[in-house]
Amino acid sequence: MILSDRRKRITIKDVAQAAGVSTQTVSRVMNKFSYVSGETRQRVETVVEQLGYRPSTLARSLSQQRSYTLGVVTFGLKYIGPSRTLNGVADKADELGYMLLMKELDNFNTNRIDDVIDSLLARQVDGIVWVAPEIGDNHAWVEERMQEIPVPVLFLAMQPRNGIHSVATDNFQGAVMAIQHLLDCGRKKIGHISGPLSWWEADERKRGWRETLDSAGFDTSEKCCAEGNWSSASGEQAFIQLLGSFPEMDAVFVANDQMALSVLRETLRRGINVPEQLAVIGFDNIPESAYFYPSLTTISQDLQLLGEQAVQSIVEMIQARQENKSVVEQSRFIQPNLIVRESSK
Amino acid sequence: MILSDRRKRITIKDVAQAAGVSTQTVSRVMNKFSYVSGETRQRVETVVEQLGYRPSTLARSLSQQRSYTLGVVTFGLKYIGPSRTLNGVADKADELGYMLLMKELDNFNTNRIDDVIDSLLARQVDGIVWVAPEIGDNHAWVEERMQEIPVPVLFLAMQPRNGIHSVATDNFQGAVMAIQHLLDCGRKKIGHISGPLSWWEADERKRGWRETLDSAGFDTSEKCCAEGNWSSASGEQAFIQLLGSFPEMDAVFVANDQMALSVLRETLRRGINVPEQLAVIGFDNIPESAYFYPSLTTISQDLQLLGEQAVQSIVEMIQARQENKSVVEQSRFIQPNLIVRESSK
DNA sequence: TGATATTATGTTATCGATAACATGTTAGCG
DNA sequence: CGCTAACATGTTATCGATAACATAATATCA
Repeated sequence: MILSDRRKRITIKDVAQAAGVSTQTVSRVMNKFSYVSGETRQRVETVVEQLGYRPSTLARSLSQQRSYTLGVVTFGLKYIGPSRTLNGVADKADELGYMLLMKELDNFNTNRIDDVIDSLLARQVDGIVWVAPEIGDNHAWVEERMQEIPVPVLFLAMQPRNGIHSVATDNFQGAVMAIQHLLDCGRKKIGHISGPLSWWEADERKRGWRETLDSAGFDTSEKCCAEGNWSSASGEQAFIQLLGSFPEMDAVFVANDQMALSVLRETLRRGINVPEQLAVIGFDNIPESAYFYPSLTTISQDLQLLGEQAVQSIVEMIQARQENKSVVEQSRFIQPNLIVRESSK
Repeated sequence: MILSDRRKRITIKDVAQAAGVSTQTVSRVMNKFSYVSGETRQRVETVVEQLGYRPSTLARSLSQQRSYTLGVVTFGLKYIGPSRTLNGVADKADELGYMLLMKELDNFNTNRIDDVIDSLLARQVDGIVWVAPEIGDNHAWVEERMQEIPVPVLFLAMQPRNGIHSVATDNFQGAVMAIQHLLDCGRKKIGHISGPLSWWEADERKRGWRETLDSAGFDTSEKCCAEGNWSSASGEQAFIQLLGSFPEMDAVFVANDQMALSVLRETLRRGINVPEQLAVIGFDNIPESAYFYPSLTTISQDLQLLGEQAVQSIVEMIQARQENKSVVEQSRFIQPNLIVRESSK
């Protein structure tokens, strides 16, 4: 039952009065706490039901100095990646009895970051999950500021750092798997269309491409790669550039599926046969990639799981701190998977 | 400056003591409120800066009975639509000085809805934005429960109802525009692949298709349409079915771009020439649709704007209620746009 | 020059809960 | 039968702020 009277909030006092007990007893009943006689409990519960009493979490948070709320800082929610992660975060938080207080960053600027953190702390969040990519030095503040933040913080998709908790997909390993697969298919001239290299994730994927090919003894010089910005539009441009600089290319590893979509379209337009003449492999495994023409081989990363693990971890950190235990900071990686489809057979 | 000591929170009392004034005066300084001498203000501000004092929004919310927080109920965050809307909500909320308290519904079940609303109210949200599609009768609770909810509620993508505020894309009109465009191109046998018809939005799109064709005197019988579930996989199946039941079809209106993607792939596989033999038009204008092969004509709906308007509206409602004015409930529609590309030239 | 505004600041009550402590009752045991 | 432990409940202080009211010192005006 929701509040029965929309004007006045029903408080613990109203219940106490109606049931003829003290507020403390009502509190005990609500929290299933020790030492309430069956009769009293019954009576209070009846009144609670009748009045439609719902305790104010807000007041409880103030009094307990604990809000059962997590701060979530996001960036780029309009893209599918961050929102799938957020979905994982939301589900797990729900499961563990936490709510989410959300703040979306519009762009990166360090002052603003302080404001965001402050506004979360002012609302007594028990912990903060940072669902925003590491771009350039936008995480530089972490090292200096972390000490001052009085609640646990967990970063997603951030380069591991000492003394900081983080969870990320193993982008490097994903790229290695992609290239290894292409090598296994007998490809020898493997190009790369990267994401914006100021992004840590893009850099890692490129590093996986480079190191794997290097150790296999194949070319990874400048002409073999081009840089996009994750968008399909940029993918088209990068591919055209690459066709010019590296025409003998027999496979291309594209840093995300959106850019790979444009690559496939351009092959269709030019009559390049995929996979015979050119194998194409993407990254992310967006649901649509199975329905590209031809269907796209790709590296699947489980962003939902990433979000879930983040919440799991931070809740553990919160509990540990509550019990005054210390938790060893750690960075965890989630392994991606290779999904083989038509574009690389 | 963030909290300088991670152990103890700095409160208004600490500041008052350090500055040698009462807490009330500190409060006045923090809220730029009347009647504080320049000297005192200066002194307090210095102390605030030194100690890194940040007022507890939580305590303020309790005392003012107002939290500057909006409850947001989402469903299907892992899909791009809801998350783009959420992005608009987040941006506008930020601009207007509100934070978001989020709750994701995992599935629809009425008990759970009460819980969700209660948990938001327990945290003193000033208003609630419902970012969840209307499916079947999952909004049936609205009519009976609305009266009991003590804060303004605004629904997105909900069928207009009396006495309820809502904002939605005009799906019907979007479909009309799509069909009108195909008619203008000289098409006469226009099929439809709908979304799941239990969804209000899917139903509206289908209605636009049916009514426009009916009044133009063309066929809209059962064999001319098939139902999908928004996924690319279902789009493929629906298209194959439609090719069987309506082989003379010269155009197809697909209820979203993901399903249209599969339709395009199937035309490539079967050597059906798009748009010469078959024109294809989608709905949503996801960023990738411009990079399909051929690029997809579609109806663009601005979900970001939808979210922004929702927040704008609800904040107005909150303010009106604060001033004890009443606001007339209204349902607003946002008009979509036709984007013509290769698939329908 | 006394009355009234205006400015400046402090005191007390309050928001809605829980924590810590206090007190009274009943039951079990030697 | 008296003493202690377990049970049951109430009282007071507290979380961190603001609202409402009170008071004191100036400034303004008739």
